[in-house]
Amino acid sequence: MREFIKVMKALSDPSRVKMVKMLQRKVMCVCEIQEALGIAQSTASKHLQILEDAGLVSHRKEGLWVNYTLGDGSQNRYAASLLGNLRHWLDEDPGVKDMVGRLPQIRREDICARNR
Amino acid sequence: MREFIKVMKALSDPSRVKMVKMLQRKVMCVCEIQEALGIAQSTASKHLQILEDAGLVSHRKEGLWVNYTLGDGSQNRYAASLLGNLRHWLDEDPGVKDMVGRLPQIRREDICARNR
DNA sequence: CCTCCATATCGCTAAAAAAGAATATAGCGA
DNA sequence: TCGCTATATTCTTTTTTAGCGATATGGAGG
Repeated sequence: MREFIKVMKALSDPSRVKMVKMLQRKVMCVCEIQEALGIAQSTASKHLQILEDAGLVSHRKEGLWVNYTLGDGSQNRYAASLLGNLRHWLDEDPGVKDMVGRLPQIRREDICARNR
Repeated sequence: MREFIKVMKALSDPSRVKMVKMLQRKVMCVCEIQEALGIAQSTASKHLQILEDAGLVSHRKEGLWVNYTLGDGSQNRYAASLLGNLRHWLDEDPGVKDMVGRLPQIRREDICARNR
């Protein structure tokens, strides 16, 4: 039950759902994700932990950056199923569509080491 | 997005998930559901509203009783999908198994108009 | 109509979750 | 090793959620 609840809770927040949707398009670092959603860095980091704890995403350190990718579903059967559903779900959602449209312009080189 | 979030939130609480699991077995009134979970009547009622608002269950007045059944998924595509998954999911969960085992002994005639 | 009963709603309290600012950490380059 | 940078963690505040008792509602039976 706990594993199921973890996945449901993780997907109960619009920002986290959008994170999943953007990671379907490309691997992203924290600052890119933060920029795409317009939220504080600490907030983005915390959301990502919740998603990772549910098995929905995973991370890999690459130098200074931490790249997040979609989870492979091997740790949590419910996460695996929902990740499958979310491949098509919400593609027509205005908020998601809008964000996906802005993704190409969000590049880490343009974001980090600036406005801080 | 809102419809999706509604379903995820509704299924983010163990009591509500158990409600779905018990309604897979039989149609139940509020007092039976309350008894099966060991929660207050007002709490049960509120949880049922949240589930209904997400399209996961529906109710039908039958005299004094209000009978709750599983939703048919016609109002919310995400609810429909999750209801399908939950037909097999969590059947082996100890808490769910235990509760399902007690279901046959929970009958409205034995519960209501007593201990109040 | 009056009463009773099952359920819904209201009011309140406590616990959990979300947000951002500030600080800590870890890895890179010089 | 020193400083810089991307990210994690901590702290605090605000919002949301879960729970229960008490009251309101609506239908049934007398």
